[in-house]
Amino acid sequence: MPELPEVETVMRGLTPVMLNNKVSKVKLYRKDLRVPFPKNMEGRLAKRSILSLTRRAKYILVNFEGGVVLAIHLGMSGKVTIISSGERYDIQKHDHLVMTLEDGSRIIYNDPRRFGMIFMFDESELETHAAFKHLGPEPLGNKFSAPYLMRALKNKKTSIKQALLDQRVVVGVGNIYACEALYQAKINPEKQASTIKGGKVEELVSVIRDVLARAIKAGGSTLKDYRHADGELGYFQHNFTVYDRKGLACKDCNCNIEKTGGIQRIVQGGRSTFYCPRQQK
DNA sequence: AGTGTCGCCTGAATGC
DNA sequence: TGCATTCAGGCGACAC
Repeated sequence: MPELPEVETVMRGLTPVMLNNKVSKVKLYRKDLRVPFPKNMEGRLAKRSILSLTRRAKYILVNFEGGVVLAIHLGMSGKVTIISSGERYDIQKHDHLVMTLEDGSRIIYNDPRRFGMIFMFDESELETHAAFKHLGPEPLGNKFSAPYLMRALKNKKTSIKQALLDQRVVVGVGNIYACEALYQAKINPEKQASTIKGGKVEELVSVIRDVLARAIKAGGSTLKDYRHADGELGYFQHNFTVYDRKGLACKDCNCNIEKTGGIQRIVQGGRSTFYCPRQQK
């Protein structure tokens, strides 16, 4: 399930292949994902150099000449595979789009659950487009600071866990990294968001940055291995401290898990939350 | 306006 | 064994 670090890793993996290249062909295997594919993608992208790849929240942005931007969201199960020029590739189940570049390399978008999105917009709409206008600050950027987060949480009646998943508060933090950050900051996920104050907010900002930056680093270090293996980008081994570890011991406890039950799983807003009640009060 | 719930979708895991 | 059910979750739509 791609969150910000995985999306960043896929974007970085695509960059050397796409940069300064051009699209020569786009083949679709269905008409839509969550939203319809852009009309006449091939015609609109062809003959335009790819100037850069960037990321906003969990969207990969491919920036073409002339302000044309292609946005790719991986949803829950989206995967991107790079096939080098001349390399054999047999189309797989759930491959929905194949983009061929002028140098003959191909980019495959595969997404079993089809929660992903691919759409186009003009660079002038980066702030105003429906997909972006409600987005909060980038967690690794300067706008995401303790004073900012304090203000954002001030009147929030909801839990801190659900507040962190709210893209208006901060983007890119999904279920896994919200759990991990709250564990690292020793904050109980059920605490009402507005009650987190002062030093705790500073700590939260710092651990969110730290958790994401470390995951990006882990992703970057695996990139070339994935390229060598099969061209698939962006999924790498994580070592989570609480996520999906119900009943196991947490790293900072030496409690008897027979008695304490170890890491707990609760449901908040229909999502699983994993936490240690002894570390996170 | 802020908050909570639902539906989208498929495959893996679980239940009977 | 095989069929049915449950669960996972990012995000938009919708209700209150």
